[in-house]
Formats: sequence, C-alpha cells, structure tokens
Amino acid sequence: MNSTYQKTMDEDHVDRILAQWRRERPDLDVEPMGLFGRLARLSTYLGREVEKTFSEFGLSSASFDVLAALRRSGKPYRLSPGDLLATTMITSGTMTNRIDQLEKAGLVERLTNPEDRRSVLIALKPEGLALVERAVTAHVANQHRLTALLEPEERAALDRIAKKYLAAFE
Amino acid sequence: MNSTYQKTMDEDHVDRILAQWRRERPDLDVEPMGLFGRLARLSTYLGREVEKTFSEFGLSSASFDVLAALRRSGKPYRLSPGDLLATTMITSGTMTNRIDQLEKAGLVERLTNPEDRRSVLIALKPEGLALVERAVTAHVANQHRLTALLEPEERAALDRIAKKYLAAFE
DNA sequence: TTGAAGTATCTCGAGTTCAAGATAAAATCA
DNA sequence: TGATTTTATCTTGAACTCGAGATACTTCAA
Repeated sequence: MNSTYQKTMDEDHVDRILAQWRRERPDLDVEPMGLFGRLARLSTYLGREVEKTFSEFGLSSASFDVLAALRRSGKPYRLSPGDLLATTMITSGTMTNRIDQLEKAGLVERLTNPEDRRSVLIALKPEGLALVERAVTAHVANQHRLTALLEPEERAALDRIAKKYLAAFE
Repeated sequence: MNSTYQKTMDEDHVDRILAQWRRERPDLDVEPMGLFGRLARLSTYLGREVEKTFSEFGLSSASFDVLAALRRSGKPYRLSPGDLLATTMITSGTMTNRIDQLEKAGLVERLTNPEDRRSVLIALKPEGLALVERAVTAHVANQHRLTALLEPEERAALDRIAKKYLAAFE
C-alpha cells in the first residue's frame, strides 16, 4: 500500500477524464491536463460561491468589482473608466456596459472631467457607497469561510505558487 | 533583510489592491482576498492561453470540451446530451446551444436514440473526429508549455491542493 | 390501462463578454 | 497654426451563458 498523501486520495472527476484520455490516446502525456482541469473547475466553484454573496446585495462580481475599485481608491471615490479598466481584466466596451448598468441602478454617476473633456469621472453615489461598504464586509467574511476549507499551510502554498505563476503573465 | 521566499517577492497587482483595502477598511482582515484574487486572475490568463490554441482550429474551449468528451468516450464516439452535461459544469440550455453550433459547423450530428425516444445521441462526424484529434494534440503540447513555467514540485503541490479544495465542492 | 411522477432535451429572454471600429478631444510637431 | 498622431470612451454585432419553464417520452403504481 502506498502511503504518500497524493496517491491515497480518491479518484476525482478530473482523474476519470485523464484515465479516458490515456486509454484512447496513449501517445499523449496528459499529465498537465489534470492541473488545468482542477484549476478551471475550482475557480468556477469558487466564483459561484462568491456570486452568491454578491447577489444578496443585488450585485454581481462584475458590478462589485467596479464599486470596490472606486471605494478602495479612497475619497472622493472617483476614477475614470480608464483607471477602472487598469484594475480589471476586461475590454473598454465591457467597462462601458458595466458603468451603464451601475448608473441605471443609481449607484454611480458620470461626471464630466473639467481637465480633459475626452474622459469622464465615475463617481460613487451615496447609495453606491453604502451598498459597497456592506457588500465588501459580507464578501470578506465569505472569503474567510471559503479559505477555511484549507489548512493554513495549504493556503500559504497555494497563494505563493499562484503568485509566482501569475507573475509569468503580468 | 528577510530571507523567506514569500517576503522577498515583488509586490504584484493583487498586493496593491490589498494595500488599498487595508488603508481604507482597516477593520477588515482581507488576507483571503489575496488568494482569491490571484486564483481568479491566473485562471483568466490560463484560459486565454488555452483559447489561443483552440482558435487555431476554429474552436473555442466550449466547443472543444464537447468534441473532447465524445472523443475520449471511445468508439463509436456517441454520447447523449445528458452524458455530455455530466462532464461539464454548464446548464442544459447551454449544452443545447453548444450542440447546435457544432452541428451547424458539421462536426457532430444528432441521431435518434432507438432505446429512448426522449433522448438523442450526439455523434462525432468524421470531420469532427479528425479535427479533435489534431486539436487535442496541440492543446496538450500547449499545456506542457504552460506548466513548464512552474517547477515540478510547484506543479505537484498546486495539483494536490487544488484537488483537495475541489473535493470540498464535488 | 391509465393517471401521476419522473426524465431528457429544448426554447426563450435577458445579461455579459469581446473584438473591431467609430467618435471626439488632446498632444505633438512641422 | 494646421495636420497628424495619440488617447479616452463609446457603439455595434456576434457569441456564450444562465434560469425558468415548455415539450415529449417513459416509468411506476393502483
């Protein structure tokens, strides 16, 4: 009997996919597929858990991200769409749409930028500020709940490796 | 000077977000936000890299996933929409749409299931089989390239922890 | 055998995203 | 100054996704 941690773990969904590929395409070394498959599925599950909390406030991850960027920028809670774009990983068209939705919901407003009339300033309205304060508190509590599923050393290792991997792209 | 690996790493995008939150909301312990932020950004980058390979074959991750499930199921490369649903993390409406697109592209066909007329069988057409054989070969090579950005021990640790974390949701 | 419950798939409408390009203003430079 | 380039944002159209519910067939139980 093998006593290493890895090999005594139960077979999971991804293991079954790998076994199928090994049978059908023995010419391929599909080992890396396991890591990619697990990361993809994991982030889908985590994303859904996070969305649940936001939906309690009538928000999505998309709308929260914009409100949060404004909030954490500090008073007077105003950034240009370009500034907001720099903090996210979306295109300018998507940002325009997100701002449209938040404006329609009465959470932010577009102010003309007196210093550069090509650009506008997106400002948190009092309603948006109040909402994001409550939402971020709940969101952080939810993140604590979700990270508690791992041991402290596992969290630290995951964070360290993700940070290194991320650095290869940023 | 601190000699641990973690603390000598450069500040990244996520670190700057955490620093902003700590200044603006010192009442919150935002440490878990770092891990979530890095996983989210990492899987977005990896997803885009993977998409690039698929797009060389006129495919997306969405369409590849369906063709791949059919291919790895073995001859005669036929599964019901329900079987395909079980291997993915999407809704039935989304699967109907994916199959529609693949059928329109001439890569799969819907066959009536003689054993249960509620269901249909999705069959890989010769064109779909040929395409997925080439696509999966390129995809696996690309995954090798991407995992080579980490050390073997890091890959193993990431996979092990992701597997454990995933088990909490599956 | 027939009505109820269960199963498999599809339809529909709304929301989100992207890529490409349009628009408008500002900066640069000849 | 006037033309060109650059910058900032928005528009458009196509693709993908979801949730809710519709449809059609099968199974079960009396």
